[in-house]
Amino acid sequence: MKILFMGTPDFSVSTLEALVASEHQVVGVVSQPDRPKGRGKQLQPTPVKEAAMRHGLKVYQPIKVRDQAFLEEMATLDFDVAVVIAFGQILPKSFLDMPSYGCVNIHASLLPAYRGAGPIQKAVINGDAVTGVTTMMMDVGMDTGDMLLKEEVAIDDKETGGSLFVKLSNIGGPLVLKTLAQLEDGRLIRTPQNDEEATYAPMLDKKMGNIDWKQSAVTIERLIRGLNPWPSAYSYMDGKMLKIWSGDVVTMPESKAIPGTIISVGEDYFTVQCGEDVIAIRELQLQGKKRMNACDFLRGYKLTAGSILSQIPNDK
RNA sequence: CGCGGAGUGGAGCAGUCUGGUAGCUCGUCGGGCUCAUAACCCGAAGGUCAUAGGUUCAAAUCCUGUCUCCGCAA
Repeated sequence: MKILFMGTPDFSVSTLEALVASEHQVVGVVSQPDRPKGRGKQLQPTPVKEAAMRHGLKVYQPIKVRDQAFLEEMATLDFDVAVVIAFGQILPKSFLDMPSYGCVNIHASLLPAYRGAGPIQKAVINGDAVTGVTTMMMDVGMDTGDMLLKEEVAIDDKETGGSLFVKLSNIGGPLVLKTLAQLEDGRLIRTPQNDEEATYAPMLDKKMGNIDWKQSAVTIERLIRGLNPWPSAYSYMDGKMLKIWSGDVVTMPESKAIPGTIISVGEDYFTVQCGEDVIAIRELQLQGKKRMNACDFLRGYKLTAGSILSQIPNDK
């Protein structure tokens, strides 16, 4: 089939690679416009654009898909199906109706759970045992179209947003190839989503990572894992942002200090009081510094039990 | 030129404001103690203080350029 690929971040790349390597023909790639990124506000191409250019594919970067000029350009392009994965823009009906086989979306959750832009991390944060990838026929709603194929993935005890991201992105390619094959045969079964059961995973926001120490240690530890490596969980120590990269829950129901208080300092960890139980910090990063083990951190910074980690920077 | 932090033995830091013998907690190596130890005691090695220039009797420290790393912002 002739495929128009639409995607933007890293997550989309391995699927694009899988399509390029398949018997299908990728006739074009649509990605978000280059945006200023990083220090110095350099204009950076999207990961999908970079990958597309490596393969010599034609790249389109409309500011808005619904702009008439772009829609007209797409109308002249000959493609049978659009494969959309983490593209980042809502597609209007006039576009969805263009390809004869429609637009297939790959979503990183078991729909109808976690519709929206942040399904991977949300599954970790909620402590789910299983998540997965779903392919679906797109309609005008956000992740509301009929489901096609699903593949489940187990979430490990120490799963991070990053590790789950890798697992799911590797599934996307094979699953969409299977979906396309069945779509072409006409033997694909469309299953409508049950809107009653739908849950939502909003786009990740850095503020989500501001640890509320009044939460239970279990909840906080999941948050730390889910937001690792991006956008990361953090707190404040002596007015400086302190990112927490990993920690372990330590069951101490009798410990009832003020949440955020450093309870004890060991050789390669220190524990912080949570609303319920405590958490042993294992890996962290102070503002302006590199990510390091608690072990290294404690050699240079003399922590004392009783200091407090806070949700706001100027509160010591 | 978006804002800010940082580069000091193998690791993490102090010292820089107020120039004047390179320091701390670890690690490594050697020795000792011990039934024994990742514990304790004694000792040693290991640093052109990111880099290039400037000021000075004297620069890790003050001034200027460059490179690299990191946080914010986007």
